[in-house]
Amino acid sequence: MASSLPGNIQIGTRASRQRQAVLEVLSRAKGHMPAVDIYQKVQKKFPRVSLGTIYRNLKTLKEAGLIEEIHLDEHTHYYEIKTGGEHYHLLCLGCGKVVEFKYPLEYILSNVPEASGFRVLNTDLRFSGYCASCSKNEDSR
Amino acid sequence: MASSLPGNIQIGTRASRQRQAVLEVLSRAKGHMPAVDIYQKVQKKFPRVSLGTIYRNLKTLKEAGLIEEIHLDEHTHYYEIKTGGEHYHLLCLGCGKVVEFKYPLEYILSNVPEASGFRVLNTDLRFSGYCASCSKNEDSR
DNA sequence: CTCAATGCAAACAGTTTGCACGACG
DNA sequence: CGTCGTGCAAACTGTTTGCATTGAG
Repeated sequence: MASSLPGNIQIGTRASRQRQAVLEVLSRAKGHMPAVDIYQKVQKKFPRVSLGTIYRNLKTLKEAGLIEEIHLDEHTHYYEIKTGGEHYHLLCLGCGKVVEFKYPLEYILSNVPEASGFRVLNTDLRFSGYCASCSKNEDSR
Repeated sequence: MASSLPGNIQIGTRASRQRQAVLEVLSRAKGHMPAVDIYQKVQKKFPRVSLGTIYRNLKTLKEAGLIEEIHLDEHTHYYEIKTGGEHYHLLCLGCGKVVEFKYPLEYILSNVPEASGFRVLNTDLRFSGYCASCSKNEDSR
């Protein structure tokens, strides 16, 4: 498929029901989801849908800039609806809970000399560790 | 950390040559490397070494806290020697160049209300975009 | 001598892709 | 109708694992 320029996406023109379903699942979830979860949700509506289709649509939607792909752990890709404001993730290694938070990183960027001249398009910040309750349990050993 | 640098590793009880080789390759590289690259380097010294061994050692070394696993792109795991000070990555989407930089993130952390009570062990910050020279080429479209 | 670590190959999970058919515009 | 998108299955990639063997301590 010839790569289309940003803005020249045909999401509006030929929107299959499956593609809409993927987008709907993601927007309902209002958080990150792995492809398999999306697959299972979409399957409820379209039992014959295939994982391949899910991946293809995720790719399309990602290229269209509608969704975002993040990697919280190293096995899986997670996807989420691209909201206006960027947010980052706080990941608990104990219970796997993921908390989202916002923070303006422009300041940091301007204080990183190595980044001068760099046109930054994407920012990824993640803290991982143990949440309050998991910390307690960890303490007891 | 109490562990010493390559040449005298103290992880479990046994330090195999292959394990030392992995560590040595990584410390020589003084940067991140994918497992396959490490594999190929180690292979020069131990032609019969297997990828499985590399992965097993990377896992062991990671658990021992000697090396770190980072994900710059979504396909591969990259590994690097854990230095004293944490650093982050500036990734050029054009030429693939990776620049490392340091920045104290404690301040940010203390300003993220969601993180209160959280015991943060690891921090990951990445900026991606186009470096100065790649930006120029991009401009011409 | 013992047991951790190895080599090898087969198994895995997540993701991608080729093909013929179906459906969107 | 012409394509784009789909379902299906098979291929691929990076990583893990079972098993018999080796070798460090």
